[in-house]
Amino acid sequence: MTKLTSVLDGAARWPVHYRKGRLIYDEGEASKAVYRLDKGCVRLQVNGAEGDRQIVAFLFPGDLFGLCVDRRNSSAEAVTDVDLTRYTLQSLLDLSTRSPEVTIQLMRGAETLYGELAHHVEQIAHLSAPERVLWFLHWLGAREPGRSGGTVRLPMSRRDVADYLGLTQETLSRVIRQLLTSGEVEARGPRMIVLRRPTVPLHQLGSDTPEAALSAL
Amino acid sequence: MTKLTSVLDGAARWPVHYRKGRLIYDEGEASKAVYRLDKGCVRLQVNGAEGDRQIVAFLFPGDLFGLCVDRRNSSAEAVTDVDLTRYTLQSLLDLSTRSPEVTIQLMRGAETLYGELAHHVEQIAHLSAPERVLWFLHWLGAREPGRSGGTVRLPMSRRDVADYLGLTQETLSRVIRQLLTSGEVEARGPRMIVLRRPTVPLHQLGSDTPEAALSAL
DNA sequence: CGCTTCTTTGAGTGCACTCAAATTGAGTGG
DNA sequence: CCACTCAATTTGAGTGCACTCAAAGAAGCG
Repeated sequence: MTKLTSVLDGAARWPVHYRKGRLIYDEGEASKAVYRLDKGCVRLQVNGAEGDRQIVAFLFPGDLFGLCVDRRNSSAEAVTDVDLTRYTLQSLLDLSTRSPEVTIQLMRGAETLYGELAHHVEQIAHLSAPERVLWFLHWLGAREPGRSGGTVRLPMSRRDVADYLGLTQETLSRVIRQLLTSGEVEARGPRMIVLRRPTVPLHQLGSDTPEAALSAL
Repeated sequence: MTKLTSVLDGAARWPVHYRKGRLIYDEGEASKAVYRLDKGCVRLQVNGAEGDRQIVAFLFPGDLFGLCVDRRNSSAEAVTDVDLTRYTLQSLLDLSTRSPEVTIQLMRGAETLYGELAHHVEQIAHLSAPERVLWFLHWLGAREPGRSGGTVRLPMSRRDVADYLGLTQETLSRVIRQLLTSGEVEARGPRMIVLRRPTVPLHQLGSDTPEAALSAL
């Protein structure tokens, strides 16, 4: 939160607010602004053909998004009520002529999203359903740690999680039940999950089986 | 292609060359340069845990890549012998203080890759194997049109295509055979394929329903 | 020409899917 | 506060697609 001041703050900006579920911008729109997420959770998504929706990113406080100069390549929607800082693209570009730091920050924002998405593709293409769910929970836990160790709060719906992991909601539901009954995770209400082991390094999730991960306790 | 990056040519740059199969940069390395592809084909990939490899992008002449300010979030390898122009990151950043155009071009480069990857995820998650292969062939045909209508040249191996589409090479091989016997595509040697109908505009493949897009072929 | 690498083909199986219905939860008004 | 409604989630049953394992065939390369 305190870190939310940046070199970008020399540009024209306003605080804006969106209610849960609202569209922040739509794919194909002209890009006129860049956003920083201050509070809440945002999803970036592409809406496919038959109403299939693929969520390509979940964003949390501190994240920069909407870094496009032409048209939006994805939609942004508020997962929860959100507070944003809206920077005009024009003023950011102007500001970039004053210091390379601005360009660096903009590139870093784009780079972070790209890196996450690249690994996201890798996970979807190569992991089984249970592995994907565990990977997601650990990623979320590392990203937004709960107060007590291993506790993960999920601000988004099951549908959102399924659309992020490339699973159907039915499969996701079954997998979560399986993880609960096998004791790999515990439930603290429908949107709070406790991981058996406090966050595991992400790279282990891809290589080890859930059993191997557990036996490493 | 010269117009796309002409504004960057005020930065320090050299022509460089890589042989087929060579590593241009590796995931995790410090980012010190940005590249423009002048000739040949490059793949961006992330290497998963158990030796799984996910190709996240195929690049063609005119494309800008390696736009990172910190560490490489993916590896880049030469699919064929390639000619590149290598820009030092530092000089590009310095140049960005002279004109917003530089920042715009850098952002546009990043934006293009992100947009393609976002749709790539969507395809992998929601299309069947035959649909993925047809989508890839049409994308490639639109990107690198052969001399005669509908002819697509594949500079990359079957293994590369499989790793791009999230399929095994066996499945890819079977699907291609199926498309050949059903007459949907024709072979002109192992690395040249003729599509039944001349290439469809890319936006139709992404935004329309698969039925609409595929039946339009 | 012999070697390695790439690609194709074969056989069989399991996982995640579709279709369908029950159940829970959230929001609204009496 | 409690029905009521509509959406979200869970559960059930059954099936097909893409996978793994295994081996033959084709193509590149010294």
